[in-house]
Amino acid sequence: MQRPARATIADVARVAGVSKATVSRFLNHRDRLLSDDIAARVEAAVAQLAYTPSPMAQALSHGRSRLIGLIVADITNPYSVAVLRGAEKACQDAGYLVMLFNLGNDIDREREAIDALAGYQVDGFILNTLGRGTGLIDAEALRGKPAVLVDRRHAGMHTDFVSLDNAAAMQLACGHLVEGGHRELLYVTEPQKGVSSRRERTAAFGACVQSQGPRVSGMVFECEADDAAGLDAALQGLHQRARRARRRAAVLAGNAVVTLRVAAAMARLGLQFGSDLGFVGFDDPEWAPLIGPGLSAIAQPTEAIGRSAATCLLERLKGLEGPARQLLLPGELVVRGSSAPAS
Amino acid sequence: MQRPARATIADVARVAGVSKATVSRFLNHRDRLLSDDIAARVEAAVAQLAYTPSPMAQALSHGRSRLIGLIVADITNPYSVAVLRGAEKACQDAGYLVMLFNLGNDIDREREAIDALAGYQVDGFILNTLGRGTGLIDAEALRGKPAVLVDRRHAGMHTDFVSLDNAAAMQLACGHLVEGGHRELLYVTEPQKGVSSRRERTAAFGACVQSQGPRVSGMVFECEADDAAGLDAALQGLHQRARRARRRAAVLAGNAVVTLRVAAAMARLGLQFGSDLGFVGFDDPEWAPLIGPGLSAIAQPTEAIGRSAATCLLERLKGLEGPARQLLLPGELVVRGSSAPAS
DNA sequence: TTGTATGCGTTATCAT
DNA sequence: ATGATAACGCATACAA
Repeated sequence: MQRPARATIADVARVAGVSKATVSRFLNHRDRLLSDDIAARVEAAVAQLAYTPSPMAQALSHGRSRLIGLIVADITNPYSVAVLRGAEKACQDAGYLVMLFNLGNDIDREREAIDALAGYQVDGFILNTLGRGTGLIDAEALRGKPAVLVDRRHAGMHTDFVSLDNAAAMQLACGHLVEGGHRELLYVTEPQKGVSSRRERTAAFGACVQSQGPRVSGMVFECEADDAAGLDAALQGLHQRARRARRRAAVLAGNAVVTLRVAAAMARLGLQFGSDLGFVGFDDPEWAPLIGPGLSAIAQPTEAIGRSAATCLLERLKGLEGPARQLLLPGELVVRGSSAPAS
Repeated sequence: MQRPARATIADVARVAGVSKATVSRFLNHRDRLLSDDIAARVEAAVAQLAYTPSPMAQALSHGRSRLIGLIVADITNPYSVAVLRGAEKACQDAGYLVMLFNLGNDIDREREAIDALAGYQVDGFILNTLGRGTGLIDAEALRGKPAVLVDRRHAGMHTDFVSLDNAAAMQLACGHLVEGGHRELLYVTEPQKGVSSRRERTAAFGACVQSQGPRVSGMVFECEADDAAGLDAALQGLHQRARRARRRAAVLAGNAVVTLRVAAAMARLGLQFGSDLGFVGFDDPEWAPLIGPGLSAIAQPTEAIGRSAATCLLERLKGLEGPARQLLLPGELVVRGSSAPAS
């Protein structure tokens, strides 16, 4: 009744009439130390039994699991999924498997996630988490395994880091809006808390407005998830202020979640993107072209970010030493109706 | 320099002054077979060393890994992500960890995925794949491990199956549209190929139209990803036919991907949801309220589907025998502007 | 009730 | 160049 258990190295050895050690050598050091006839016999036996090494046993013995632990703050976030996709592909191509742990936005589970993954002897970590909360991830927790941070830096951790070039991207967005005649800018972001990417973008927004001199004015609104009224008021205020001053106004959204909230608020207020209020949002979700006249966006190279993160990690696994690296990838401005120049 | 490797059972045994077997017993059969003083000593040692068993070693020795393999056809699909979320939560609550394998829509990698996961001794599988292509998943491939299918059945596999109640959901949608005065119905689906859920929905659509008698007419359009022109023609035709016959027409979309394509086509044609063409789509993505007057939708209980799938599997892992079960969960109709009754 | 010995499937260190 | 053999960390028959 029981399916024949998968062949082990011992089975192969028996069939080939050699020792386990020889089989192991054939598998791992195929190049050196091998007589032709024996190699052929082992190869035949492997093929005949459809033998595949047990990664678990290899991990136990050799210490390496060929597993990469990927921790995501919130799998619901399409950004995270896109990054995951890129990372997974790169890992698979390199013969690694990705173990995913989703925090479900419960920041206090970071430590739990690390421990669970470390238990399975993952060779390294890709982290897209907040780096805050009870179980702060420190170098200790990683048990010496290499890690790479994505999108969000962690206080006091100097590991490799991959992310969008937030400053340049913000400049792209602001420059485009100002060129299009927008003079009142409102940047809407999720509460910054300690999240590095949010802080960087907000700071970059300030710098951009500053650099435009007095002709452009900018404000920042931190938008709590449950504060629809506050967002409505902010947008309404922006719109009326601009009308009184006979200036064009525009909204910048810090990510796709905020874009969604802004779009909902615009609908509630009966305002039109493009004509009433200009708009550019970070992230370029698939539905962006379908809202109103189409939402202009800063598209992140998410796939490349994921791939780069994985590559960084794989290099470290190959023994690359040296100081922590920073990879800042450029965003791309996608212009649609919401930021059309003066009508 | 090397971090002190994590404590092993041998370390605990030494500190507690007992044998490894005793420690193991304390951990696994805490209830029976234990003298109080020894139990206390072991407990203290475990705490002192912050000992955690190595899941890998446990898997190798005991045969169980407390790992669940989750294979997804396309992680980009929000439906899959939502299911994943529910399943992951249920698994984690039960002390299992989920290993994710994303096929990236490459159906020929099903077998590869199973093998990779099986290599890590996963205790069971949750499958959200097509069940077609080169490496068809059969009972053999699973190596006797239990599995549960989500959303899509596989030909010739009688395992537990969890999904939306497609027939009932389609009835809900059609009934609502007909009640609202729509008489010309067009169902747009991705090419059915062998995908069971697509076939079921298409069949259910036919049955619904049939049951309405001659007053309602229905058509099906299979929408290839690259055939924007074909979709445009279908929608245009539907609209004009209805106008000539002075009847209201409506579109049903088979899933969120199709909804996106239909929305893009509507924009290209300059048609308005609600006034020009009614609309109800399967799946209720977060952006549905923001397109035009809001898109009506059949919301799937995705989280519950994932949770149920995990629960089914966990029950099998606990030894539940018996024939394959089917869990059909009801969808919920969310009415928005796109299906508003006659204006 | 507790300790001893063995096996799980590999890799690596020794001999040969 | 190849073959024994000892780890790796744990669970479990079996012996005491």
